[in-house]
Amino acid sequence: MSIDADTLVDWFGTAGRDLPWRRPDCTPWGVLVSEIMLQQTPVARVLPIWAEWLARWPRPSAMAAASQGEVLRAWGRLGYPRRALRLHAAAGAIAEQHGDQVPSDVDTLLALPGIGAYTARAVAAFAYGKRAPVVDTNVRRVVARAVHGAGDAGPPSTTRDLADVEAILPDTDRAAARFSAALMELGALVCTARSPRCADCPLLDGCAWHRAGKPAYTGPAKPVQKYAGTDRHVRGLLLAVLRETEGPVPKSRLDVVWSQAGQRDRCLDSLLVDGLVEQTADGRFALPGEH
DNA sequence: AAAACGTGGCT
DNA sequence: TAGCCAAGTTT
Repeated sequence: MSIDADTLVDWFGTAGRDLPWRRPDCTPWGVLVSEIMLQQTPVARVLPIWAEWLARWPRPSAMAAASQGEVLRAWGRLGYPRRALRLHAAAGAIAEQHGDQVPSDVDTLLALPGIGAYTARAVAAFAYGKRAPVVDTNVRRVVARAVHGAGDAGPPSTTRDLADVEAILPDTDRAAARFSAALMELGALVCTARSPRCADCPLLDGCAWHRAGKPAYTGPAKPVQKYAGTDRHVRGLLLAVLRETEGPVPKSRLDVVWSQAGQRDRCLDSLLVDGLVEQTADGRFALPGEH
């Protein structure tokens, strides 16, 4: 059982969102920036930051010329700030090793920091119109339902997931790229995780899950991510202080964000190790490259 | 392979 | 309200 590509792509043409990184005039660099920002982050929160970034840093070399701290500050509250650091590093590599042009080859993209199996293929497909299996959480869910008749995707397995999607990808570059964008969009708008809108689904007739009576997902439960009180929480609080402050701050400014000294110090240390924070010669703390 | 890694909106 | 969820990558 497969997916009717024409039906899906037709639906995408009418129901797909007009996102700026999908417009014909968007550069490969714009696509790459969007893909990094969209990792684990909703479109609505990415939209304004993406626009700021592309206006401020229209090419990789422009971003590479900024300091890490500037980039982290511009990242704001998008979350997972190591993405910003890695994108900055990728921009430097692209500027210096690839003539300021985002690579179009999957393996070359994979060699860049912060670019994994999904992002490399997303850039190849969406920025360069290449045929490559683009597998994100939306695609995994749609394929699990429409093709396999399961309520949801099981635990990810890059090799198997790529093969699954490769098998249903249209033959030509152009058609495959369009198909991938449409598949993702269907997962984002219709075949959603919580309450799928099957009544609006263009694939309903051929959907294995629908045909099977929409059985509930039976696989292993996804591990719940705690946040309150975790190191991630504390690191976020620490970084927020540095983001909102002009220059270096004394440790006392950081100490007030969390009462447990042990956890607080451990988190500050991990931020230093990760390169998200730097210590000045006089012992104060700052975003990297900003003193 | 499992766990760490931010943040905020929605149900 | 507490938990679920959002275009993943790295170690």
